[in-house]
Amino acid sequence: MRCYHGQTIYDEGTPVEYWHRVVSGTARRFVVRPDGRRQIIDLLLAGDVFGFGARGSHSFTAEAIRDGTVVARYPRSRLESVARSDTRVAQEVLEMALGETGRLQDLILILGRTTAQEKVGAFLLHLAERLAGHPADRVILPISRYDIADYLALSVETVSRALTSLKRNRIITFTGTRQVAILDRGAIETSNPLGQVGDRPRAERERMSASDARMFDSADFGPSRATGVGGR
Amino acid sequence: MRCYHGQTIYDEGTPVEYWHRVVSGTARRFVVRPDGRRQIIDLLLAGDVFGFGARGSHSFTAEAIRDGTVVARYPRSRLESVARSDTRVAQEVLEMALGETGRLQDLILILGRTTAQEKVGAFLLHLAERLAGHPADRVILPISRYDIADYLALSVETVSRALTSLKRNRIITFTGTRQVAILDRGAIETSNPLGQVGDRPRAERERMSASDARMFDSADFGPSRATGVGGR
DNA sequence: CGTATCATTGAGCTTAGTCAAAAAGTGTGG
DNA sequence: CCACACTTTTTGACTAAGCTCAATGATACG
Repeated sequence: MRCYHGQTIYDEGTPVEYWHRVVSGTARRFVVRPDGRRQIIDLLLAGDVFGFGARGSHSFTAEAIRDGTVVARYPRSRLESVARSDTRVAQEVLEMALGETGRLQDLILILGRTTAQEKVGAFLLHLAERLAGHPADRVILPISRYDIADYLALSVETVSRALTSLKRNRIITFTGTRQVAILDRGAIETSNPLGQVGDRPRAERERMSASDARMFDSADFGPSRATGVGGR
Repeated sequence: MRCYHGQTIYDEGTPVEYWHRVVSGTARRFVVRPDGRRQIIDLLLAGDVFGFGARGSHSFTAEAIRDGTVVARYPRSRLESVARSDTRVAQEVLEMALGETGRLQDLILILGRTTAQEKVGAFLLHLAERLAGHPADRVILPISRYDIADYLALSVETVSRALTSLKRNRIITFTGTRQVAILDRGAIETSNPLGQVGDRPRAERERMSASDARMFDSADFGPSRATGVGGR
C-alpha cells in the first residue's frame, strides 16, 4: 500500500482488520480533540508495527506523512490463526506489541519533561536513535514543525523557538531546516531548567524520605499493619 | 508478595525475571531524573499486569503505593515455555500486553491536554473508570497529590489548585480529601482553555487544509510522484 | 499531644500560548 | 528561467498559566 502525504491508513472508530507495518516512509497515529487540536500519540518510522491496540475498533486515526510511504497490511484473522499453530510467530507478535509499548513509554518520558527546550531536545535524541538504529548525532527530520508540535503537545512557535534557542546555545546546529546535528548530547540529557545539575532537589529531599524512612522502619515488620484508604 | 507503602517491587536496570500482576492495592512505575524529579509513567491498580516491557532489563522502578498491596509474580521463563505449548496462554499474554499499551495511550492523551485543570479532570475520569470498571461519578483517590503531580507532570501546588478550581466551578465535589464526586462530566470532556466549544480552530483551519488539498489533488494519480527528503 | 506527612493558599517570576507578520523554501505554470 | 502561489519556519509583542518559594491548615500515627 503506497501512500501520499496525508493519506488515511485507517480511521478512528473503524474495526481492527489488519496489523500494519511501515515498510518505508513515515506515518502518524493521532486524535483530533473536540477543540480542533490534533494530538499525535505515535510517530511511525520504517520498520515500526502498529494498529493492534484495541481489539474492537481503532482508538486513533493513522495517516501517512510523507509521499511515497509504503505500509504493509496483515489480515488480523490470518495472523492470529497462524500464531495459534506456530508459537514462534506468536512470540514475534508479542515482540511487535512490545515495540509499540516502548515507543509509547519514550513519548511519556518526553512529555513529562518540564521545559519546551528539554522536550524538543529529548525528541531529537529519541528520533536520531530510532532513525539510525543506535545513538547518532545527525538527524534528518522526516516531519514538519507542526507535527513535532502536535507530538510534543507544544505550539509550533514554541517548537521553533526551542530549536533556535538550542542552536544559539551551541547544543545543536542546522545544515538545513530539517537537518540537525547534535553537538552537545550531555546538555540535553541532563538539562535542568535552572542550569545547575546534581542537586537532587525534590524527590530525594522531600518525597523519597517518606518511602525510605518507611522502608527502614518497617522492613523488619514485614508486610505492614494497616491498609486504610489513603495509604499512610 | 505483600508490600508496604513505598516498597520496591523491582528496580530499574535489574533483569526481567518475572511478570507481575497487582492482586489488590496500588503501585507505580517511575523513573527519577538526574535533577531529582520523579516521573510516574504507569499507575497500577488491582488486576493490572505489568513489567514485561523490555526483554533485557527493567527501564523503570516499580513500587507499591499503599500498605498491604499484594502483587503476584510469574516466572518469565515458565510462562513463556507454557505459552510455547499452549496457544491460549500465548493469546492471554498478548491481551495483557495490550492492557499495558492501553494505559500508556490513555496517559499520553492526558499529558497532551493543555491546562492543568484539563489534565486533572481527565485524570479523575480515567481513574474513576479504571477503578469501577465502567464510567463512574465517584472516585476514592488511592494516591496522594504528590503522586498525581508526578503522574501528570505538574507540581503539587498546581494539582491542588486545579482541584480547588474544579470544585469552585461545581464540576466536582469533595466528601473527603480523597473522595471525589464528579458532577459535570461534560465540562471536563469538552473543556477548552477559553471556554468556547465547537470552533475547531487549528487542525481544521490550517493543517488539515494541506492534507485535504493534497488528498483531493492527487487522489486520482494514486501513489504520488516525488518522495524527496522533507516531504512537501 | 507531638511529629511527621499531606494538603491548601498566597506572592512573585518564568515560560509557553496567542495573535500577527515577515522571511525562507517549494513547486507550478507561463 | 523566472514570477507567482502556497506552505513552512521564524520572530516579535503581549497575555496567561504554571512553577518556585514560603507559610499555614489538616490529618494520621505513635
